[in-house]
Amino acid sequence: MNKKALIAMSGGVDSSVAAALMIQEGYECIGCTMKLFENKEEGEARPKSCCSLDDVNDARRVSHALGMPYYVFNYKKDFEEKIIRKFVQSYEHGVTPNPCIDCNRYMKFDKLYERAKLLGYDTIVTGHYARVEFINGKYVLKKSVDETKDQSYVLYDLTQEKLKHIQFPLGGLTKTRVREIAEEYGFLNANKKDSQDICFVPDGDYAKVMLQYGGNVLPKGDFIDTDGNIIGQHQGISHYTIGQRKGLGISFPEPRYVTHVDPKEHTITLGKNEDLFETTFQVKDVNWISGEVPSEAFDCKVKVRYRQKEQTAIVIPTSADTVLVQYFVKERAITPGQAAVFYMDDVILGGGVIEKIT
RNA sequence: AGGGCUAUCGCCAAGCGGUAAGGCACAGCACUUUGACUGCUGCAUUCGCAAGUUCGAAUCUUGCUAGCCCUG
Repeated sequence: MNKKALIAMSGGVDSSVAAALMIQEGYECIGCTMKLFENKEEGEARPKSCCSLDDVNDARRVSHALGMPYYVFNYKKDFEEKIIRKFVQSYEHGVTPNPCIDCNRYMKFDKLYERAKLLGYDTIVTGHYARVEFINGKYVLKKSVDETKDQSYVLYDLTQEKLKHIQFPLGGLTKTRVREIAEEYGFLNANKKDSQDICFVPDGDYAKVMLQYGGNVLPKGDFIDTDGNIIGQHQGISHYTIGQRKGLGISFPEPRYVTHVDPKEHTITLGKNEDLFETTFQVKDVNWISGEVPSEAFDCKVKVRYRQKEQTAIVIPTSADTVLVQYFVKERAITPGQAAVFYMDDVILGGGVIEKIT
């Protein structure tokens, strides 16, 4: 019987090549794009993001070039409820969200997978740079071969059940090779710029997005120093994240960074770079990819920010879905709301949401 | 009212007669889940104002002006 796969396409090179590779593998494929939010700038080039009208057109043309059907599924409502609302609320509560992780969890590997199943497609494919392997009766999620493009960090929430139906054809390739393949196929997006930025936040103006989606106007407040002295005024806590330096509009003999966000008092604490380093923090909503909660503490590498390098730490399970992490060497800017992901060499053990620093 | 001190980019601050360091902030680019970090680039023909000495002054002199401190 024919193997069938649904390809989640963004309109970029990666998912296009992923589709091509699946077809090469002999899968019967359909391409699809999830419409996740209203494109305010239809027709306009959004070179830095995906999901614009142009991107949909790119995805459609690549699909047709590969001879596979292509559909656009509308998930605006779900996306707004599950992703954007949480994004807005996080910032309102002084927490820095990572919507891409939620989008993977709730949209691509949940809603979209359900749709695929209904259509009779049991495998879902994306252009993520990560690897799935089946070892000793278990699915294992690994980093991509191209370390510089590895996206396993945003996939820590996958489960055995989900991994069973997922394929990441690009996990073993370098970005350079992917572009070469795109060239070989003559894809029109072979040289398209990588997407980046949060897709629903054009120009990085997320204050505007927050208002658009029903967020409250947050009051301005005080910048305070580490001793509690008022040293200036800020624009509202949603404009800041731990470790931030730029955009503070305040000058000191040395650079100042956001070291604390207080959503109750609406204060932002500014300190020196060295004030950003911590060793211990709590993690909630932890997912263990193996499906088994470790019975005792263990050493591994922990990554607390998308582009930060993972560092050795001891991970202490405190319940079925919480954990205490202690770094051996202090880590910079551990930020509530961001993901803490646990690695053993190139295997992703799991991860969770950073809750608070203790 | 007398005495002293200081005036250099939005902020801090080098400079001490030889033709304006640096940091912060800001802007742009690169990188990027993050108006994050980080990196790169840019950012005072001009030193409170006026005049003088000098081949040459932000640097010396004089006079204004402003601020600070002390004494009454």
